[in-house]
Amino acid sequence: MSPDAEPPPRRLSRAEAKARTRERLLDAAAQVFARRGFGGASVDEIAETAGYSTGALYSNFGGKDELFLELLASRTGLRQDAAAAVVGSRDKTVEQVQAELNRILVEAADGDSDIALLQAELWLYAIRRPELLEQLASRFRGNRDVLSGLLAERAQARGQAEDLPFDDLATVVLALFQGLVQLRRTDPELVRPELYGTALSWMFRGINEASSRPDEG
Amino acid sequence: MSPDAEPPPRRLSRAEAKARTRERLLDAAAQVFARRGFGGASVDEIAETAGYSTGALYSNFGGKDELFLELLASRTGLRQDAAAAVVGSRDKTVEQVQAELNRILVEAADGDSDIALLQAELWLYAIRRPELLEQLASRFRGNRDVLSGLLAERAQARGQAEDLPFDDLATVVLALFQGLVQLRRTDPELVRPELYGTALSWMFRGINEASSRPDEG
DNA sequence: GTCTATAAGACGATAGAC
DNA sequence: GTCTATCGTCTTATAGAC
Repeated sequence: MSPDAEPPPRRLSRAEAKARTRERLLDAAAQVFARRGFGGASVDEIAETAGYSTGALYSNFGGKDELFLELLASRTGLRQDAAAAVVGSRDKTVEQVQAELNRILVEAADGDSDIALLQAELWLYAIRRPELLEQLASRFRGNRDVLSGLLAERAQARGQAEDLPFDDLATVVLALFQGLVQLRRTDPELVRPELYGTALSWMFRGINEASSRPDEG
Repeated sequence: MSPDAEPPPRRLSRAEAKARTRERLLDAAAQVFARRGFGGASVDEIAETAGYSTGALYSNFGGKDELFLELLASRTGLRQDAAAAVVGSRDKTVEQVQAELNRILVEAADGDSDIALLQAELWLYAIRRPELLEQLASRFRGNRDVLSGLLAERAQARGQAEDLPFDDLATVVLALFQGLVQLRRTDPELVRPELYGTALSWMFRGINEASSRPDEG
């Protein structure tokens, strides 16, 4: 072994340490923003929650706004892998897909991660800043497109009508999710755990009927 | 005319003047809270928007929280009269009802009153205060019950199945409204003006099919 | 890179004049 | 009842030690 052959460092490199700090600060920020709201959260509490001081926070982020911006960029997306696993899988029965969708909704509403609150905060934040609105809109359109594609694939694989308005369907699937999560977060009694899957099955049955027998009912 | 017979006062009585001030302050508060968010709004700006000073505001309300509480109490309800006019009227065709629902959704999303933002703020505010959560939940349940009753009446009047899960249907109708408003507020292109009525017609067709032919599809 | 200490300002709320 | 003036607190952001 030559003297200058270095073993892989056991301690984190400077870049790794900084990246870890950033990650911890972002996690803490998500927590505190969800708990207090954007206006009610203080950078002090965020830094303290992450285990750092405000100075460390300001050396990693431009400030409160930039911190929230990073969250907006990293936590408003559809988990494409998860969506594909749930909706895109061809060998899942309708009942299986329904059950998984219900589980996801209940987790989002009941889970203690308060993801629903953070999403609402991010939405309000972006809506009020014209320069961010298009970014959020683009992200939502992306979510819709991914889901729309998955629905089209699934319909094709199952030999169903291929000329359905998949974009509209995907939009409704996403909107209903958001609405039901907020209602269930307010009062679990309002939204039975099975309601999301049930409502979607009504809708898909209805649209299939509408496309095959447009003049009935 | 006896000397002490007073004509009806042309100027407002003290009670009336105070009530008018309260109303103006509440309207201004709704505006500013919607524009800035609860945390971002200052009582100074609210008072100034209403045309008063902060002293006047504090003589009419306990403070910022109490002001928001009054909004929560007065602006989270379903307009029952409007709901009855739209859904409850027996002589409206399905197409007419759809068109009116679409109009309401587009107004809520596109209107410059920013009612959607205020609703989101009120929801977040109540969710974070355990003592208010039950109040909001009760209000939502009331909305659902009213709508559920109207749907049941309408189904009966039209000779449709009377054993449908009207509570579930009403919940979905409300949730979908909320979700679509937020999506359309983000990007009007995501939600066509006709989508709400269309999606509901899919769903009602589907549930009628499901209740009359449970084992098909 | 992170910490401590602090500057500069905004905020909610109150007191007293009118 | 409303206004003006002000108090004390909490906030974001920065500067300099380590």
